[in-house]
Amino acid sequence: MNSSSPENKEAAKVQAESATRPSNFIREMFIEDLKTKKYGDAVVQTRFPPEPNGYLHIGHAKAICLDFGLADEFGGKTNLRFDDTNPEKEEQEYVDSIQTDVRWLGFEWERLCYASDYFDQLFEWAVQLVKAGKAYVDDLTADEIRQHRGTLTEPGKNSPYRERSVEENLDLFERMRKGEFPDGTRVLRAKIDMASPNLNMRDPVMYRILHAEHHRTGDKWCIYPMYDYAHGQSDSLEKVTHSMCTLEFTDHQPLYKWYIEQLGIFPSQQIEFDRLNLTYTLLSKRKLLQLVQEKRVNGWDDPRMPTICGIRRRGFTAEAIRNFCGAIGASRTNGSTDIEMLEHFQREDLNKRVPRAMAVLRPLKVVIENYPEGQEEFVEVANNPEDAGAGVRQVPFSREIYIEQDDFREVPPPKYYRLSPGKEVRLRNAYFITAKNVVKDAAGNVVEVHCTYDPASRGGNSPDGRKVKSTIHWVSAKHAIEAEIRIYDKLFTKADPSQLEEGEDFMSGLNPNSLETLMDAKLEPSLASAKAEDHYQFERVGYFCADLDSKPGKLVFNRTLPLKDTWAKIEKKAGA
RNA sequence: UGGGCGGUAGACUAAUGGUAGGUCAAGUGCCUUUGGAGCACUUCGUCCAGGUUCGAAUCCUGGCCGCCCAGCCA
Repeated sequence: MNSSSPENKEAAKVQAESATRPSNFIREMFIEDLKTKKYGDAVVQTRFPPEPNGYLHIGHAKAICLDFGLADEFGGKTNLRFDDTNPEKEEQEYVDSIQTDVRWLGFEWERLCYASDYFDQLFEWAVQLVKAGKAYVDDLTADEIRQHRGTLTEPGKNSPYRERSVEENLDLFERMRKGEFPDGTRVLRAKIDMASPNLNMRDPVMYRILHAEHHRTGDKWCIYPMYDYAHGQSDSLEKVTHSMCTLEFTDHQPLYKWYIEQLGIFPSQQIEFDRLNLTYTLLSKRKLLQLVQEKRVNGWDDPRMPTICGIRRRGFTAEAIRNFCGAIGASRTNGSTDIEMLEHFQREDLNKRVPRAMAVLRPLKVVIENYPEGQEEFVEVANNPEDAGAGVRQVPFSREIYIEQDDFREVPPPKYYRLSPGKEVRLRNAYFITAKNVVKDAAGNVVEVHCTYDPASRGGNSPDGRKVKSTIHWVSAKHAIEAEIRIYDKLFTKADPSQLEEGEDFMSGLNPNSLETLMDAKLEPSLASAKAEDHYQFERVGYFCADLDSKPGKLVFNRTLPLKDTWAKIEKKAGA
């Protein structure tokens, strides 16, 4: 057999990947369960179970990669299931956005499910538990139930309604369903143990009365199951073998099991892993909603938001997010991942895929005195030096160009290699130029730099072998197109925005400079055809993405991330 | 304070009683027509105290520290 056959190459690649990919305790569990045939010959089945009460964020991406990724790895299937048991908070807008985001991340579900699909079955099972003496209708108010629940250190007390007859419970529960009682007047409770040290086992509420319109079942129901009563059974109905959720549900696992055991149904198992925390980022749906409602950001898809739609608009890619999620793994420790880790995977992805272009964000005019007036020419530029297949393009050059204000210093600091009076630099892919003198405005600001060029250095090399210390980017003034550039920075100034001083609001941690809009940018003409969501690297500056607002003739680019900036480090060190 | 779950370099994560390894960050050098990218190298770690063992990050005991739970939210 030919060892370099495509099949073998592929196999070797898979092997290499699995050898380098760190394992995690969940993957180990899958391997073990498959080996011991815990579920017989049944295939691995997982689910991603969002509540449609908000937009998905990068934390959900981790769960999605685990749910879909692991199932995929073991030849299994994943359902997308909306956990829609609370009609007061859930909306169709969210179910739509969630589907868009999951698909954008690159995953396709086996079945689209809703907990509300199971409302009839869930009700039937509740009746079954009532008949078995395992559930009862309680007339206590919410407040009284809380008081009876006890505390962390003291056991609870039984409700006076706990010992109602099966007949009375059945009658009352049926009348709850029919809508005979107002909201909050009665609940159905599981009869477990009011003295349990696990508060979730102190006769948890199964159903509450809610005369609310449900986004899918309309007004069919006025009683709705609680999360605990719905989730495990939904898993069970879908034959979910591995039900991953975050750590805060660990205490719910006994209850998850209790319902399944009482009902004698398919024994799905819950596995908890740590939620993602990212530095300088808030991943609380409630707080994200607040940012949107109080208009501290421009909607859920504001490029500063950690939502999937936000970071997509910012210019992040699904590939990078998946790589990031793979790299951070999953465990049971709560920590906080450096945002640099995410940024690293994003730069890595964009660097190899994305075309380069020249754009001057803060322009400074340069006049090349010895370049003939009225002359124009095109220079050839590689679209992506990392990818020879990306081809080349022609970029216009002329006597007057723009360079970045940062790329000229009248008095250069130590180790500054760019343009300054008397110094020679390379204009990328064009010519060597030497700064001769400057033109200043009344306030003394340099508004123009006059240079000479070396005609023999066309393309960027001098035949005499002369070296220059740096290469700067440029845009021909005559051919430049204009664009709005939105420079995004971290939304919060604090590494942990949820860590607050006494009486402090998380809003106080907002970065006042998280968005800077530049209206004066000069771009090379090839960028005129950029369409929304097109990615570029503006050479020496950063990765940019045409915004959803961008239109031909009125271009808008978002800065996804700046390039790593060694000079900024040198400067910072010198200043410090 | 009752219960649950955890503690491996600055961050994340492996090592499943047998060489503490990887990624990010940080630093140094090389290279460079992006001060980008790449390459090489370096710094830095098993919460503490006992115990079991030829051998402990791993098992046991006791501490310490962190997170979660008292919604008719999920």
